[in-house]
Formats: sequence, C-alpha cells, structure tokens
Amino acid sequence: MDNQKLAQLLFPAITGTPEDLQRQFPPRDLPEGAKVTRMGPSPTGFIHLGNLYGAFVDERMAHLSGGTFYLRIEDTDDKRYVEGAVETITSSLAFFGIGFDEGACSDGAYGPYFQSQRAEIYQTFVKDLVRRGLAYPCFLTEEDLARIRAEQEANKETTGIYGRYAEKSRSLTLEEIEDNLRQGKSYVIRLRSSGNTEPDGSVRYIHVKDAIRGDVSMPANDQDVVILKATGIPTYHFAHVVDDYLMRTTHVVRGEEWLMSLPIHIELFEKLGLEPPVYCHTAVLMKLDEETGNKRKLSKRKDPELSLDYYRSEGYHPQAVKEYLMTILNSDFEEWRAANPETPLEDFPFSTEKMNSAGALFDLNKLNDISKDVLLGIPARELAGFLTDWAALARPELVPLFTDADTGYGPDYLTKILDLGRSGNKPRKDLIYGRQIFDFIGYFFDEYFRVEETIPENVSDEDAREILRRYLDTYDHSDDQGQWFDKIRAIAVDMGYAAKPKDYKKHPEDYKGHVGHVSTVIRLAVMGRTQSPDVWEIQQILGEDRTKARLRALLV
RNA sequence: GGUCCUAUGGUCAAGCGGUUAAGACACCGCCCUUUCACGGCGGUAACCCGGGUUCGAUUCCCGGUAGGAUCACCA
Repeated sequence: MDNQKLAQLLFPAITGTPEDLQRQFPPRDLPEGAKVTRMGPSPTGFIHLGNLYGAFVDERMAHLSGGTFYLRIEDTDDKRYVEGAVETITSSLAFFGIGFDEGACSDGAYGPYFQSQRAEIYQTFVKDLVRRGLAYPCFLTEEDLARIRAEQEANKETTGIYGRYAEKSRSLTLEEIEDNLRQGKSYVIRLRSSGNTEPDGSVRYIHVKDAIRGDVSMPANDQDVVILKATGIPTYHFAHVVDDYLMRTTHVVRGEEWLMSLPIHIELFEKLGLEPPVYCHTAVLMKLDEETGNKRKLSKRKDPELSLDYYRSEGYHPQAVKEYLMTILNSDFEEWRAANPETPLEDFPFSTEKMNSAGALFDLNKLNDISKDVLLGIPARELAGFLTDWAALARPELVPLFTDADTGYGPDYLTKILDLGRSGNKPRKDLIYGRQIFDFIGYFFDEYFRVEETIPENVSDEDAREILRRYLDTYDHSDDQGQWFDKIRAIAVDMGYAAKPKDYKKHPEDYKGHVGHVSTVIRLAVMGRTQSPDVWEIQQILGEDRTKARLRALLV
C-alpha cells in the first residue's frame, strides 16, 4: 500500500505539515515552572459544580504559578451545541471569581479555541499519520459494528475494533478504498494501534505519573479507535492530544471518568511524537443516595445542588462555595483558614498532591457552616448589595423593599438589619444564604410580618395582654438598653414573674415564670416569633411607629 | 463480565511500622444568657474482612468484600 498516495487521496486539500503547526504555535514565553491549564467544556451550556470544581483547580494551578488558564470549547459533537453557551460558561465562572486569561471568550495567540474551527489542524496531523501508515480509513457501517459487537459479547470478549476485528479494514487495498470513495461510502479514520502484547505474549502496560493519584498503570491501548469521524471532525481523544499539545497545555485537569481512556491518549502522543502533558485526574463529587444508602455520583437530574444555578438562586455567596470547594480540594485548607482568617483565598498554597483521589461526599452542612463565617467577614453594606442582587434573581418582589427608601425601608434599613449583632467580640453568625437570610429577617418588613408562634405555656392569655399593655404604656423609644430592660423586669416582678431565671429555677413554686417568659411575649408581639436577636436593637431598627403599631395590633 | 480507582467515626479528613488514632462539620450535655445565635468546656462515635511480612501492623504485600469509574463516529 502506498501510504503517501492514500494520504493524498484522503486529504487532497491539506498541504501543511505537523511541523508547520508546531512552528506556528511555539512554546509559550512564560517563567520557569509556570503552568498552563485549560477548561474544555462542551457547549451544552449546562455547567455544574463538578465543572466549577475542576475549573477551580485549573485556575489555581495556573495563577499560583504565574501561568495561563484558557477556555477551549470542545464542540466536536455538533448535536450538543446550545446557543449562548460560551457566555453562560464564562459568566457562571465569573460569578465565582474565576476568569480566563485567553480562549474562546477573549481570543489569544493559540487559537482558534473552538474545536469545530480547527478541522484543518486536526486533519493535518491525521494526514501525517496516514502517510506514515499509522492510521487508515474504515468503511464499517453501523450494522457492521453492531454485528461485531454482538459476536464479541457472545464470546465474552472485549468489544471494539482491535486485533483480528480490525484486520479487514486495515488490509483494504488502495483500489478498494478508491472504489468505496467513488461510491460515496461514509468512512472514519482509525488509529492503527500497535496493540498491547509484548513479543513474549504478555500484556504491555503503560505507566503514568498522575499529579493527583501518583503512579497509575494499566494495559496499553490496543483499540483502533476512531480519530476522525465521518464528518471530518476528530473525536475527543484526538482533539485533546492535538490541542493540548499545540496550545502548550502543561497540565490537564479532568475528571476520573477519563482515566480509562488514558492509554489511548498515551498511544496517540507516542504515534504523533509529541510530549504528553501532566495529567491530573480529579475525583468525582458524590452524594449519599437516600434510597440505597450508597455513595453515588451527583446527578444532573436528581440533585439540584449539582447545578451552579442552585447556589445562585438559593443565594449562596460565591466566596462561600469557593471556600467550601477548597476544603474538599485540600483538606489542610480549613486549618490554614483558621490561622489566616483575613488572608485572601488566593494566597493559600494549593497543591494537586494534597488532593484526595477518592470521591468526596458533598456536604451541605459543611457548606453552611463555612458560609456563616464567610458572610461574617463581609461588611453589612456589601452584604445588602449581595442580597439585593440575589433578590433580583430569585425574589424580584423584594427588590423595592431593599432598594427604595420610599417603601419605608430601603438599603440603609436593610444594612442595619444585616449588621444586627455582628459587632463585638462574639458576633452572631445567623446569616447563611439569601433564601435563609430573608426567612430570618422577614419580620422587619410589615408585608412579611406574621405572628406564627404561641406564647409560653406558663403565661396565661390574660397575662400576655397585660404584659403588652404595660409594656406599651411605659414604652419610651429613647430608652437605652439598660433602661428598657429594667422596665421589663419591673413588669415581670410586678406580675409575679421572677426577675432572674435562676430564681425561678431554684423556686419554681414561687413564681408564674421568669423575666424570659415576659420578654418572650414581647418578642412574639414585635417579631412574630419566640427566637430572635436582641429585642431592643430590633426595635431601634424598626423604629418607634412600627414597634408600637405591632403592639397595639395585638391589644385591640 | 474485563480493566482501573478507592476503603480511618454519620460526613470531610490527619496519619505514612510503635500514637491515649489529630482536627473540622453534624449530634448530645453543661456553662454563658431575657429567647435564639455566638462563644467556652465536655461527651458519644472509626482504622471493611482474611491471610502473610515483621519483635510489632491502621500503615507494607497478597486475596476477598464493598463502593465508584469506564468499556461510542459523546465529551
């Protein structure tokens, strides 16, 4: 077989060579040790927590080393394309403070960054492979493939085109190929694999140093995998090898679902004579399945928390999600964070070697706990803005209350609410995420104020009314916190409640209850609930009119 | 089924041949306290099983078991 002729027959339009391309995209001019990473999403527009997890690793590796992080759209499967996907991807990541240095979003010197626009580049490499006898056209139809598969399954053999199953296509003569081409038969280009059998008949293994998993070894590839689809567009495997080489990627971060195709990629790099990057195969994010009690991969359909939109619509602060992700990524991050509460996340010495190769369970509790601390570190004014942004997305009807002082509320009001109890050396950590925050502070807005709990058991209805009446009678909005509470204490004592809970605990028979029960009644009247931050401070925020109105409402 | 990965409390995890087996979240109790939260103190709770190697295995090796991943002209 004249491979030179075959190559020319198959790719008459390709005139360049791999060497030309290598010259066209020379090694990047970066400092020693700088890492070049990339994110390669398919443009379905759906971007989930797993993507963010990976992108975060990419971004940290690149930027911690003074390298480059770029975006490449892997749209070799035209069926998947969704309009506006690039915008969705970049804006989703931007929300979490992850930005690309170059790529599909902003261009750069190593493009094009859409695989669909790189057909000529791939074909240049394929043509070279054909020319060297390392790849060949295959005219097997879907039916042929199905038949082979059925036979293999019946024989309990590995499925695929390899060994003797590849022979027919591999041994096609130039004339047969020409003939097929003339008939307009559809074909793919397959790699002519060297197989994985040693001369002595044993299986040959590949050994790869994975930056997360350490030494990994598995049987070398023996499949004549498809490298160029009938459309002339490469499969993922081939595109990965060509692109990551030409774009001078130093570290490929991808999910462990790719681990099994590593032998293919290694063989492809070998045949192409190119240096493979360092691989970093990340663990899959897991979740405990309620039904089976087993760990399972987070699923797009069953688990809303996989979607990044979930965090946006729930109102999680991006920083909280990031910090949570970092605790999963590098477990010593929590310790570091405790020692460096003020230091930006970017200063943490992240490393792939500290990553765990087992799949971590997604832990919402932990995220919430981290979120409390993160929100505490954000000034109330800024938090008000964040909450307003969240409301615009998830609860648009709240936006006027947060932004418009004419509603009787507005941004200053909201800021005061959010800052409640956060000063001092033992600040409250009530705020977790948007939806939860509004549940927590809703009573500050008359439209959402509702008395939803009942008075303590040991306070009679008559006493409750009496407490409120006396409280309203003596209410002076300018009282300081001490004066204010003295009045409550006076009401309590006067009505037969202990001034101190301890007195009541010691001699419960002497009292109806204690001052805490009395203030609970007030709390219920003003806040609509029995649990809340300091009543006096809340009243100061509510203002005199609103406070009194709520008290009166219960007395009529 | 083949191949590969993984295996420490409910969860995330330190550990890397000799430890009273860290820590964090969650949970429980106590203290602080007008409620709640915060904070402080304390507590329950773990090395998958079986063989080796070794004076000694959570740690190393082999086997099992379990869970996960993957076996496309999808990425």
